[in-house]
Amino acid sequence: MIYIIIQTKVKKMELSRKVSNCKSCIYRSWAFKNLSAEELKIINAKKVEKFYRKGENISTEGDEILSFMYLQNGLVKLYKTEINTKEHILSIAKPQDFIGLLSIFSNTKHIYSTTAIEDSIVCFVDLEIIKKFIKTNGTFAIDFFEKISTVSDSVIKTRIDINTRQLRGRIAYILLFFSKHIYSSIRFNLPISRKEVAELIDMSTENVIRVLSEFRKDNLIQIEGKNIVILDIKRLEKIYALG
Amino acid sequence: MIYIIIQTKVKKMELSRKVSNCKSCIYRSWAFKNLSAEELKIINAKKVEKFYRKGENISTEGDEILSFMYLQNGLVKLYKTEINTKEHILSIAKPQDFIGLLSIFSNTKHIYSTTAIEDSIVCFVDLEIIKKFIKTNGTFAIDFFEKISTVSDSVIKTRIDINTRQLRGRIAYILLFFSKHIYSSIRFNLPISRKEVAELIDMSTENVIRVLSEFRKDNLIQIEGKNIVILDIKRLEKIYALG
DNA sequence: TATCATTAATGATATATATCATAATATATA
DNA sequence: TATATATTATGATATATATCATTAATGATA
Repeated sequence: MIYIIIQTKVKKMELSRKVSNCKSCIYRSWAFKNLSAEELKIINAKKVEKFYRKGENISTEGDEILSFMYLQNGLVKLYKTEINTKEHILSIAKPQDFIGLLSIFSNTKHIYSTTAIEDSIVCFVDLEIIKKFIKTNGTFAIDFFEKISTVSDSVIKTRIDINTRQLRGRIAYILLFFSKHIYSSIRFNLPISRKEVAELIDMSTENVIRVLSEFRKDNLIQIEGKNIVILDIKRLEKIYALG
Repeated sequence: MIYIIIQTKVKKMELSRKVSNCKSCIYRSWAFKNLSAEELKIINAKKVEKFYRKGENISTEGDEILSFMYLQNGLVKLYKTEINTKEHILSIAKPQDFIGLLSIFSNTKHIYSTTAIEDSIVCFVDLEIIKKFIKTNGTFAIDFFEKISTVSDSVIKTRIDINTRQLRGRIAYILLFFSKHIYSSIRFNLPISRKEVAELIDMSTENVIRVLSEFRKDNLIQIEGKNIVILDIKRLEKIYALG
């Protein structure tokens, strides 16, 4: 029992160590490409990298906003807890994505929470440093602004795409989303539970399961627990397009 | 017949002339407060102000993005035309609001359309000039970024607020929105049709009318065509809070 | 391994909401 | 002013979706 816990910690530290020199990562990354070697050094010195096991909370609504969070590896969900303890997932960040929404630049506290849905490595860059570079490095400012301004808008587009469709269209969306956008494969392991799928596309858990079964019976997909294979992507795309 | 058209044009020009010197407006406005007198002069020289009559289209999906649009006066809706010619309204801009979403900084073409829902005056500032000032004026850059980054995020928050509620909660939302946020009065003239309300809060036109009638019968509001008076704001807020 | 808790799976039922139909107003247009 | 068109209004009906109930399967924990 204790042995397992220790082993987990060791694994955590090993992973953390493995990525601790992130020069290559940040340097290549689109968001920081206009920083000088000197500026990158400052960010490197102050940045913190953390490993999160699947299911671990990264940030919580109400927390002070101190960092720009950047996903090195894994998958992270951004969600809001409703009054009735229900959760509403806004988006799923994939590697190389900035985690969160733009309002980290105008708010002082997080209004959404983030949790790892797969083992993840998150890079925390001091927000004040980024603001400082926005002020002092014009080329970085404009490029960073252009890159970062897509984040919130793509969440809006997705919300509309989902809410203008009904159940079958929404399930088609989520299958295509993981297949094309996240895993680039027609065969993948759904990283979230049916309940979380429901929270992501605004429907009841039972109906998520029901429509998935329907798609299976209809030979659109193959399901074995979390493992999903898309059998007829053309027809799935048609279902999505029709709503 | 012809007479009326000419009269309209005259009124348009008069209004346009009246506001042509916008030094006071832009100068006081929160978005441009960190620009120097010199920089403001450049913006003033290049900016274009246009008057739009209620119902007139301002920009359309697919149009090239050339300007940062800023609402001087009136009300403007931001919407998307769905495949089935249905329209989906994202937000309503009020005076002093930036019209549009942040992706104007990353996209080359508009993905949403804008139309005046009340007689409006829109100020078009060349986007390249703003980008130039972001590059060259650090204080402006950071402040502008902080201010502007709220726009898209507040649309997201509103979308969630609406979609997690059912019909009565949504109608309560829209009544409180116009009363508190737009007109600061419990008595106001609804600037949009019931159909547009439906497009804004994701429900059918018939049900918008039905729930409004229900609220009237329940002595929550008073309706005479577009004219609405909120009689019991406390109870309306409770309906909104409960969903 | 046994026990418990969570997740997945379906069927039956209830409910919310959309759609259809029709009429009365109001608004725009000739 | 008359006529057409769009908006508002309400009832009846259909439909989509959620909720409730139950069981099976899976995973976690002792």
